Amino acid sequence: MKIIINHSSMVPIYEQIVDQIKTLIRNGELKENDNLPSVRSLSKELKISALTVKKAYDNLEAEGFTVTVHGKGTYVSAANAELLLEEQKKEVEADLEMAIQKGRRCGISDEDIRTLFEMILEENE
Amino acid sequence: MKIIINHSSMVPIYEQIVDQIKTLIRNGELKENDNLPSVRSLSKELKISALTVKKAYDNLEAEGFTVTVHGKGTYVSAANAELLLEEQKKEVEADLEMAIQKGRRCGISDEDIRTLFEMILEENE
Amino acid sequence: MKIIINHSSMVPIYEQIVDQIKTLIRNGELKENDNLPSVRSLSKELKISALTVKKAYDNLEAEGFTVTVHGKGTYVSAANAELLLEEQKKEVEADLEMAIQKGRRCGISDEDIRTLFEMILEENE
Amino acid sequence: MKIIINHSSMVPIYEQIVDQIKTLIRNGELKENDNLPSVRSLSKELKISALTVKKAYDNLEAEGFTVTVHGKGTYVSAANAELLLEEQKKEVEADLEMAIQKGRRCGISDEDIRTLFEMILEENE
DNA sequence: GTGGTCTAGACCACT
DNA sequence: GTGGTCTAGACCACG
Repeated sequence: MKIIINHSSMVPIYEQIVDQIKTLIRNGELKENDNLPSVRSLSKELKISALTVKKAYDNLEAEGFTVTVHGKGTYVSAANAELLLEEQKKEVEADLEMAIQKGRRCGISDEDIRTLFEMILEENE
Repeated sequence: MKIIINHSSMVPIYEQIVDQIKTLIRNGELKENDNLPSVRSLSKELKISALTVKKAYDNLEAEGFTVTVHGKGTYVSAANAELLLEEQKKEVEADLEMAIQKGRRCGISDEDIRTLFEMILEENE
Repeated sequence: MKIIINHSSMVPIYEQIVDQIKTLIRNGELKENDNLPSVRSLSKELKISALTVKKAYDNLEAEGFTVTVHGKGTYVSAANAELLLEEQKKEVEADLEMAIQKGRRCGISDEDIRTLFEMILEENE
Repeated sequence: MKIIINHSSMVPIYEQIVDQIKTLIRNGELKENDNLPSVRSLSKELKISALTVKKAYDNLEAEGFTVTVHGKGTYVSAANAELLLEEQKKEVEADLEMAIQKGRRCGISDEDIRTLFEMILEENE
């Protein structure tokens, strides 16, 4: 599991985990019925609290991407890559829309917003 | 004062107030030496706690946009529109950057992110 | 009445009035049975709220320096200059002591505090 | 944390906390990366509202002396003793200046003020 | 457990 | 009337 945690990011750790596991599922690196590392082992590997990993797993299960079997572990359930991509796109879309609306509310022109966007995209390429 | 509060937003109420007052100042709807509504009156109007309004006003004062006189009220100080625009641009920039990073974390290609962005920009034009 | 109000001072306006009237009494510029300007006229002269002047007069009366006769005005009562000076000295003493203790609490040496003091005394001479 | 609250002081409780924590940092009793007591525990210890402690911590963070990590706690950031000393000196300077101005406003001669000052300094030596 | 926000109401100081 | 401070307790998000 190549999961990378950015502690200084504003994004909560558990969300970083959720996002990356979703992506692993979507990419086929995690397939149906594969089992995820145990809460404890992943928490040790990432040097974070076990509760944080558990929260990530809980979220994945709530969204239907994994199934947890008591005493056995957590398994990938539906690996509907298409669906996942669409869902993630929608989230990003929502975030972008919020940023754009904020800019407009502040009276920044669409052209300026686009320029900002392109700047950021190229900068961190 | 046409301030709109979104109670279900993740953005704290006091920050929503700060953002909107900054915009009012930048747009010239609030000019230098204008006085803001009193903490109590605005809290009644928005049906929120007076402390929440006060926190917003404290933030505005800390950033230098207003001056508060004990027993008299809160007044707009420097209406440095240029500076404010730059500051707000930085905020939008940060929001866009977070959205882009999220997209990348989910494995969405830069090209797809750009397409999403353009879609949203044109859609709500 | 040569009373000077400093609106930007941290000292409340009513206290500035109280201090200066006490000094006028102590200096003999206001003698026993002299009457002070009416609340309204002084408030107009100083361009401040009548309530603020009233608060100052109330304080003076509470401390026994003036007597207010309903419908007639406010009169200087005891003009015990000696007593007044002592009292005022005590106030200043208390303020100085607080400043010194604060400095010591912060670990500033007495020598440094003395230097600060002399600096200020000479600067604004 | 030996913080002493004076409830009858004119200085707000949160400011008393800020001052004393600054001094602890400057004295090296609180070092970089040390963590401050939690908002709740300190509020219990001092028998004051948690909000009041939080306001103090917010101020410390705004001035750059601490860093707060959501869900983890509040940590001492830069222990720039030099800077802090200068800042505290300025505060004492302001307090002394206010006392001196008060004395002058009352018509006390500079010589008398100096005498008072020296008296206090020697008295409590 | 931690901090972050918000409430409803109190008391005080200043104008 | 204004702002300034404080309380006691609530709910949420994060670890």
